[in-house]
Amino acid sequence: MKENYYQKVQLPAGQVHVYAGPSLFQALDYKVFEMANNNLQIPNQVYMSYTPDVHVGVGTCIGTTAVWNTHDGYVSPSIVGSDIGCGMRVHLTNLHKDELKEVKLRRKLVKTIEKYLPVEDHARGHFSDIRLEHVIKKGLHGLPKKYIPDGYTPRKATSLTHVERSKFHFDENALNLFPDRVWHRAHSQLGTLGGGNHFAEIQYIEIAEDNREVAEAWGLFDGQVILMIHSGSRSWGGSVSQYCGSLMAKMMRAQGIGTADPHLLFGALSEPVAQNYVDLMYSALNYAVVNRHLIAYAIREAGKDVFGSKFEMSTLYDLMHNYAWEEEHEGNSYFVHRKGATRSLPPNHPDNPEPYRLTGHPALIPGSMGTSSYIMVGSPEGKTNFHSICHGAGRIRSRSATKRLITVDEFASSMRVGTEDEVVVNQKSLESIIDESPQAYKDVDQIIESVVGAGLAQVVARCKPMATVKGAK
DNA sequence: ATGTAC
Repeated sequence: MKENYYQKVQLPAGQVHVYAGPSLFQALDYKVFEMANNNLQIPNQVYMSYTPDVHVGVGTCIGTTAVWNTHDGYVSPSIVGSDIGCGMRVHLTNLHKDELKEVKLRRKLVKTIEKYLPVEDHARGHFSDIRLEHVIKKGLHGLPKKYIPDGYTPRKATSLTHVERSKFHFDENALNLFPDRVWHRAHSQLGTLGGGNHFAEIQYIEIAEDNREVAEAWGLFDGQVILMIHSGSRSWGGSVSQYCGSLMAKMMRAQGIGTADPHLLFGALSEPVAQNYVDLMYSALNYAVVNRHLIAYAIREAGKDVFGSKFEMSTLYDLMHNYAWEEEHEGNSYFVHRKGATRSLPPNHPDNPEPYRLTGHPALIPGSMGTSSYIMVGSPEGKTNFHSICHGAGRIRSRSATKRLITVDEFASSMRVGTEDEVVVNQKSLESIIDESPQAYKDVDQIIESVVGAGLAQVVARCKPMATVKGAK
């Protein structure tokens, strides 16, 4: 059974481990293997794999897990990608889907969310009282107390404990690299959603019977309304990539190293330039988790406006799919890159945050617009892939090809526009976000089937979209 | 993904 969902592909520069069912594997573009062959030329690499949502990116495919030993490791800003710390967050509400049955009410909710959450291009966030320097250095711990509505007491501190990591330590001298305008822009963007595939979505839950016990331990119930957020480190992460990328390209030229792809940047962790990148990448991870936290904060305010003070929203989990960091696996220290890949730890794994030690933590996997998203949990067998699973559906069409090939009517019918099940979208014109239509993506159900079939993780709940908030240019 | 220049 298992071998149908896993292929070891031998390339001139090394092996790439591909987790995908037969039809997804067959459909892969040969370019993903060209890209793997370039990535495998980075020295000392010990493991590289693709999840079934893999597709071509800049320098590296989205859907890559790439691993080095820490002691002779390399870091690649191209593998991490430019949206450093991009990831997912889910909040549970105390609403049942029947309370949002009326399309009119979903429209009102979306309108109210837009009051608190800026979605226009270049819009400023509503958090100018927050010191950027504090959150850059201390992550969630750098926020004023009023933005941690769950409080700091151990039992209730879900905003700080139900996250992959609430704070990243790094050498703060690295921050001197940036001019004032980088700081100003990042400050004004705190608590904004961004564009592209980023979204905030109101969904409802269907629990998977096989994992009902886990679902209930996490506080899920059938028909529960939840909030799913997908966003990243905005321009701060972009600046880190750009500044550090150009320094690393310069170092590579000086050292005479590289591959066939000039976009593929990397350096030995022992180099000061690489260490500087790691420090600043961590600053962007701090920014990203705070940004998602503030987006949730804004939406909680909107929820209280629409449903009254009885409205409650607790943090299920926040985790990332674009980053690199140190991890221990079976007593050895590794430097693990995940680019469009999600960590999914099994029950009893010591790296689970305390509230999820016994069950494994929730792994949050978004679908494309109008389709299901998933809440997963890792399986012990996932260790063969360093506990990485997919990060979403994965693109099959470029933005330009989607605009050319897909009509607004096709998009609208995928969103069930005009029916009582309509997924209400904030953007008046679907045309402005057609490059995000489900027709641009692989079928997420098939991706999840591959991940489950390969034994990497299990489904805890399927999440059906009810209303989506998107940014657009 | 993002900001910016064309």
